[in-house]
Amino acid sequence: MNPEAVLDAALDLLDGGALTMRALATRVGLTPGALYTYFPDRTAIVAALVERLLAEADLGLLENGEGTASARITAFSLNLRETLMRHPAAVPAILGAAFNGPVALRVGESLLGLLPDPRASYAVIAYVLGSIALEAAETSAPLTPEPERIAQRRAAFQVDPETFPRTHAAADAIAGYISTDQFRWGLDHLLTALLADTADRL
Amino acid sequence: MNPEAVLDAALDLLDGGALTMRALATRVGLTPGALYTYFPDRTAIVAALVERLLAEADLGLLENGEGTASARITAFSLNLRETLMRHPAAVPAILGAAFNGPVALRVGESLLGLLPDPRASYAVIAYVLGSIALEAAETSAPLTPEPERIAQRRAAFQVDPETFPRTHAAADAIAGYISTDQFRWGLDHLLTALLADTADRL
DNA sequence: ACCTGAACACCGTTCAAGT
DNA sequence: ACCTGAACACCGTTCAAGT
Repeated sequence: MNPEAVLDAALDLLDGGALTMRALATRVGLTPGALYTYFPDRTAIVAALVERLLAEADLGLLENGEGTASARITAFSLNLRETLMRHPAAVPAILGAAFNGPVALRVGESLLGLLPDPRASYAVIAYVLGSIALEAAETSAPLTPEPERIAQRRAAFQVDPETFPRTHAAADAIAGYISTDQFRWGLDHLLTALLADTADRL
Repeated sequence: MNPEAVLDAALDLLDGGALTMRALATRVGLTPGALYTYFPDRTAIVAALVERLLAEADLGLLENGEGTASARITAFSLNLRETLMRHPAAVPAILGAAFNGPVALRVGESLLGLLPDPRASYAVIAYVLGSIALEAAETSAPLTPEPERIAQRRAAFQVDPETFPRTHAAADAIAGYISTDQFRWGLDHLLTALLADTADRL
């Protein structure tokens, strides 16, 4: 047995929504107590899992990608979203880690080089992680393809037209909220503002 | 005994980081089983708590506030942040609720009236909740005043200048990341982009 | 309707003892 | 070092029985 194999099983269980030390031990063919040979406690396992997932994102898109700063940040953000949304159950843990592990440091370092103001880096991170968190919260079921999810949400979305007229009228757009297009549209606007020379000293 | 009193105690325990049915029962002078007279299960208690906290935010700032759309959204966002950060431990639950309870619907309805595109509403929500989530994740301890928190973070923040030169150089700014100024700066930029006529059909 | 007491089926973690 | 078996101190939830 080795730590990596434990993490493999732990990710599986987390995706299934039932990561317990006992289930994990059974999965890897050990007794619960034996897990403490590899990790000091359950939180350490979750932390290692978070770091492993973040490491799956393609940092190259940010660090040595082609194109403008905006294009590279967008490409990486989309890649990060895709990577993390393969494991929605892990997203709360990623937010909870406050984004200050080794991978997060590299992301921050790159963003500092691509944006004119340190505050812009943080704004991008807040938007990207906020979007992913909202999306993960909505994704209880594994994850059906995006068009299906939008259609289901549209069908389920019913509000009183009297009290929420605008919400009712915009129901189609709202059903599409959690989508790649929505994610990208907001990020485009944010980056436009952050990269505009005139806005630097707002 | 009544549901509201149960929620009062539940919020106290959640803030303390130990909301269990047993502790809650003890706190209100009941047996654990008796709690199920008031709420069907633990998740219902957390859900009710989330809704109560959201209801504490001043919706008037958004719905019948003064000034421009930008000013009203900013005022409400700052108020929401302040409200939620009084209970950092509840923030993950708020994100987990996918922001679709009754209060969230009212917020969404107002935003739709203040912004030119439904997608802009969602972008604002993603940024605001993302910022609050990152802030809450960092706030383990109750909450010391903001200047102290920044100073502590600055003192604790040490990275290798060789591998993370920009991060090292921007350490002061980074220590100030989680602050009202930072929150507002990013929101200002985002709103500027979302409200710019030329950006509407990007 | 509201509550108790007791149980059921779980948890994470520790630790002496073995190899 | 690695693992077992057993325990400790918890969980959320259910339910017969009482008022």
